[in-house]
Amino acid sequence: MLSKFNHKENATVKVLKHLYDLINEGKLKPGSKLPAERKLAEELCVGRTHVRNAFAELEFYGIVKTFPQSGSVIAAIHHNALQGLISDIMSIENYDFFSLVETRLILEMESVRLACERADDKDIEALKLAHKDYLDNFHSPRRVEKDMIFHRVIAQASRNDVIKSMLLIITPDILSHYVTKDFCSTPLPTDKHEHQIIIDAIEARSSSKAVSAMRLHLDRLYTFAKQQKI
Amino acid sequence: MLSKFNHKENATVKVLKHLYDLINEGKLKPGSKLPAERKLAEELCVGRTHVRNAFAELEFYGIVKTFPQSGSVIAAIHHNALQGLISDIMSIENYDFFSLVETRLILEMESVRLACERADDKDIEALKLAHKDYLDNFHSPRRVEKDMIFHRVIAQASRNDVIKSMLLIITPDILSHYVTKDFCSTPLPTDKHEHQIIIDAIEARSSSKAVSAMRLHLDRLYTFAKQQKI
DNA sequence: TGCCTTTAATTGGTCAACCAATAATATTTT
DNA sequence: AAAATATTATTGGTTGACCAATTAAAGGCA
Repeated sequence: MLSKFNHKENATVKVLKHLYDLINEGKLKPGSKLPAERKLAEELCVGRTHVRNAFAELEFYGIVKTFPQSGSVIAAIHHNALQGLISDIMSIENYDFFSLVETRLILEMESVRLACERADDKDIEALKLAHKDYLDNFHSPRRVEKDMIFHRVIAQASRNDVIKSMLLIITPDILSHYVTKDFCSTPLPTDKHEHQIIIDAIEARSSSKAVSAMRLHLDRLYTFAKQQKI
Repeated sequence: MLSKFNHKENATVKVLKHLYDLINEGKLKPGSKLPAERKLAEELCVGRTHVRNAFAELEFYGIVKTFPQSGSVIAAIHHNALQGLISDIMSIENYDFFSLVETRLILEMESVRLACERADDKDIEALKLAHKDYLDNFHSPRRVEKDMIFHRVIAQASRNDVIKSMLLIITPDILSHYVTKDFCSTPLPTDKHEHQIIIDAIEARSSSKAVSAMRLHLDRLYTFAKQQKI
C-alpha cells in the first residue's frame, strides 16, 4: 500500500478533503494555525481519532507541524502547492505492480552501484554469508526471504539509509503481488550465479559490472511486471 | 523524518522492542497471530494507543496484517529476517542530509528520463505553465515552492506513482534542512535556463539530454550536501 | 457420536472523558 | 497606566469504556 494510513477509513480522508476545501476557500491560510482537533471533529461529525490520523499523515509529509498542547500549523507554502500535496496524499492508495517493480529496479541498481564504492570488507563478508544462506535454502520455501536479505545487505553496504528504507517499503508490496500472480514459484538455477556475479563485481569495485548484473538479475521480474501491465 | 510515526514517543518503540524480543525468544512464530492489543498493552503497562501505533507502523512495512475484530498476523518469513526488518524500522529516525539529497538526485534523474518517454502534450503544457509560474515568482519568497511544483509536474509525467510519492516524502525533509543550513537564500540566474533546457529535452524526447540537464540543475545542491557531510 | 444451532467471550474500531502543558484573560501590584 | 502575577480556558496527549463483528465454546438435536 505504501500509505502508512489506510484510506479505507473514509473518515480520515473526509478530514483531508475538508482541509483541502478550507484552503481552497481561503479560510485556511498557509503558515497559519489550523483548527483545533476537537473543533474540526465536531464540525465534520467524526471522532477526534480520525482528525488526529489525518494530521499525523500530513505531518509525515511535512505539510503540518503539531506542537503539544499548543496546536498545529500548516506549511507556509502557497495554497496551490498545498492543495496539490494534499491531493497527492489522498490519491496514494494502491500502486500498480509495474511502477513498484520499475522503482525497485532503479533503486537496486543505484544501491549496488553505491555499494561498489562504499562497501568495506565487513560488508562483503556479510554479503558472502547471505549468499551462502541463500544457497542453503535454495530448495526450501525460505528461498524468497533469503533473497530479500541478500538485497538488504547490499542496501546496507550502499551507506544510504534513505534508499535502504525505500526498498524496505516497496519490497513487501512486490512480494504480496508475487503470491497473487504466482510468480517465483519455481526458482531458476541462473539465480545462483547471478548473485555470485554481483558479489564478485562489488568485490572488484566494478560498478558497471555490478549494475548490469543487477539489471540482469531483476530482468525476469521486470518483464513479468511488464506483461501484467498489458 | 520520513518515519510517519514519531519515535519520540518511547511507548511505541517499547512495543516494537518487545515484539522483537518475543520473536527472539521464539514465543512469537512467524506467520502466527500476535497477541491481542489489550493483552500486549497490559503486559507492557502502556496505553493501547501505543500498541496500535506500533501495529500500524509494522503494517505499513508489510510486516503485519490486521484483520478487524479478528486479530493481527505477523509475516511468514524467517525470524532472522523479521528481526532485521523490525530493527530497521526502529532505526528509521533521522536521515542524514547527504543521503536525502543523493536519493533525490537519483529519483529526479530517473523521473525525468521516464518523463521523456511517457509525457504527452498535456504534460508538456503543464510543465511550461509551471516554469512560467516559476519565472513570475523568481524574486519572491515563493520561488522555492514554485520550483518544487515544477519538479512535481515532471514526476507526474513520468507515470510512475511510486517515484512520485517517494519524492513527495523526501522533499519536505530536504527543505527543512534548507532553512537550518541557509541554502538557496539567493537564487542563481542559471536556474532559469536550466529549467528551460529540461523542458526542451523532454519535448525533444531526448532522455540523455534531460538527465544530464537535471543532474546539472541539482549539482549545486549535491555539492552543498557533500560539503555538509564532511 | 457427530453435526448444527445458540450463546458467550474475544477482537479491532471508535468514541468520549480525563490529564498536563500551554495560551489567553483577568487581577493585582507598583 | 504599565507590568507582573494569578486565574481561567484551550490545546494536544493519553487513557479507559463502549460498539459491532468475529471467533470459540456450550448446548441441543439427529
